[in-house]
Amino acid sequence: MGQITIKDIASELGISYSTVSRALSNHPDVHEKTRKEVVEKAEKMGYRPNIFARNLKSSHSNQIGVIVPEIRHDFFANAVAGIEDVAYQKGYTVIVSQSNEDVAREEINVRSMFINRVAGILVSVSQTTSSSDHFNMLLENGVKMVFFDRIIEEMDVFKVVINDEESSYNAVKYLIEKGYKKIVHLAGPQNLGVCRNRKLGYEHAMSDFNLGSEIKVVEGGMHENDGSESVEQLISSAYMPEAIFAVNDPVAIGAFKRLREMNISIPDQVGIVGFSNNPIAEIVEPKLTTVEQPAYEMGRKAAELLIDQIEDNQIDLVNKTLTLDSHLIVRQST
Amino acid sequence: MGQITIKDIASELGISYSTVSRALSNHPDVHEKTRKEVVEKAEKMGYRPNIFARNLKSSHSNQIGVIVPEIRHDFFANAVAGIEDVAYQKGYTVIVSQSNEDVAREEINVRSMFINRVAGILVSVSQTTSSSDHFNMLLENGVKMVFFDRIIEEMDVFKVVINDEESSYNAVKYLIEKGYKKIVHLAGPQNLGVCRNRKLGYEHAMSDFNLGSEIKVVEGGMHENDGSESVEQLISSAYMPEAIFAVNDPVAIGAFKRLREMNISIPDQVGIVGFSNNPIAEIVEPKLTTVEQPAYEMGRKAAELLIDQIEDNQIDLVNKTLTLDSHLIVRQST
DNA sequence: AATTATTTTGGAAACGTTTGCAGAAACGTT
DNA sequence: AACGTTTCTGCAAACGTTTCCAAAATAATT
Repeated sequence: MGQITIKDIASELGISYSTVSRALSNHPDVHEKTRKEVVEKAEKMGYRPNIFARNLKSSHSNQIGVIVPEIRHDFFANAVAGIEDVAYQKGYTVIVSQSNEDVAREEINVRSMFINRVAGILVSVSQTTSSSDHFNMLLENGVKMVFFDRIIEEMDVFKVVINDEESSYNAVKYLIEKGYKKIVHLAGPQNLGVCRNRKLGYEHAMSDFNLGSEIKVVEGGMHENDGSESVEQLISSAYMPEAIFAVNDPVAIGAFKRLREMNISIPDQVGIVGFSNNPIAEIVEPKLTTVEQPAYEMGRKAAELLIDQIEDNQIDLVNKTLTLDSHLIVRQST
Repeated sequence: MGQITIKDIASELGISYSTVSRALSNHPDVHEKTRKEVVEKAEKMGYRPNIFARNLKSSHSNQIGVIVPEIRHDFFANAVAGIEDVAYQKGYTVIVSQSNEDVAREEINVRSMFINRVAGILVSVSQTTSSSDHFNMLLENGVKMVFFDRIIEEMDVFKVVINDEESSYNAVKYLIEKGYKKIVHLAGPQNLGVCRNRKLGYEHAMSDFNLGSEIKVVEGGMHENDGSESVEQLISSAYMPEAIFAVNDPVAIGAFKRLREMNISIPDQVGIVGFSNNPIAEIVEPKLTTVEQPAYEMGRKAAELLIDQIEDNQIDLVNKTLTLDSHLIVRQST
């Protein structure tokens, strides 16, 4: 016989299986003595509840889905770690999938989570996501949702973010106070909110410190080669910055490497600031000054918000948005 | 009314729900005409099968579990990508969890997958795994299993590996042919098979080329700081190697950085070879010579083997072990 | 001791599928 | 027209829980 069911325990003890069920789920109206007997017997018989039957009855699973652009990015890897820790501790299982920065893939993932009837999902959207139809479909079907870091601003769901604009502002302010004036910003795709905000922070800082005329933005992607290409482009247009503020660390590193290939010394000739504090920031020489993002903590908070929703706990959070602190880590590249 | 069931479709069409069920699962004995009608109506009504009921009936899920030490390691991230691609294409969902190189966590993960009744699991064991009890428990309960890369040799399950010994041998042979003689090996924990094998490859190559007397091994962990420390230790014992062959890329990079801090030039004074071809291998300057591991492909193959087992397909594979090719990528660090 | 209130238990239905078995319908064959 | 085949459909049971409702046992009150 394959598996031990609640009925086996019941007949073994000569009681009804409904009592066994109640005993095992700590229902209040079952005698303490019988409860003990049941629990003991269940233990002894190696009983393991059938999660499918339970799910079928309750019509939802205890799984939460996570959709991130690419798990190998250090930021997301850490966020997922935070999510998993909270989820496990609260009795949920996590299923992770990657969009690879591709909306089509993101839609497939959403769909797959839907048919697997996750209780809720945590999402950081892909670069190419413009429509939010697939997410709305989930919401309409009662699937709870929390966005973190890469959010869709228009959607009325809970969000966990850092203050990208403020962090950028502070990073640029630091550069200015250090004496840099010709500061260029290597921006990311402007359809991503985080990129827009980081650019805004840059622009505001420049304006506020009377460097509005020096504002210069090169828009590109978010990968290393994008950083290299942007620098390439700058130099070939005969523009030599004093400092570079990049939308993220990979782009900063791309710029970094291209400059080095040209024998431009960092930080003496050009200073560089990145964003995210990827491990690589400490590997390059000189080490990269960058903005630290509390990835693990964001994951934790997002998971907590999601589970609170799933369990119908009271959540009070103005604007449904939780903004975490982030700060600049000064190293040798500036 | 929450969700559309097979019965709704049936009553809508005035037929019995068993016919609907058969029509939707392409059972042969249902009239083509009715099948079409059912499928069409299901589509129109937005029917979505209840996976819990299905699982309950069939008593297994369509999920496969993956347990890796740390998903942020590039090797594992790529392997997981390969797994997901195959799984998705065959109609399975993947749930990933990390052991963080900790057996206790690994056991928890195994247990969690078990209670979630995955159809099978794919594992790369943690560094600290010595007992295989938790895996045996799964096997006894009919959960299929495939190991990849970090395997438990004694266990009689399918495995996907590269030939670590041969790859090491070739890497060391390359160093020797390049003229290096005093080649030291920074080895990993010897309870991991892959580490033992890489060390064996090193030793055999040294012996075969009459450098047996030059064999020198420093055993340490598999992280960057382990590489730094091993170099530290070597230098302070007044042993200056001509080349270093590291158990993996992080260790190689750790060594690399420590050497650079001491102003020892690479590759002129000391050559370095790593293992895995992590992206960082291309980021450091000079770029790192390393052994490429076909991570994505290993993931794919492992997933295929697992699904073949789950679906009871015939598998002929001598010794239950699939060994993939890997080769040396020569860059500037040697 | 009889009645009521309270605690504890059992019976049965329900969740949405799949599938063996039997019966109905359609089709040939004589 | 009656029969046997073959093709198709419906009924009912089963998967293992949870939970409502009623019944039984116990305790409290008169």
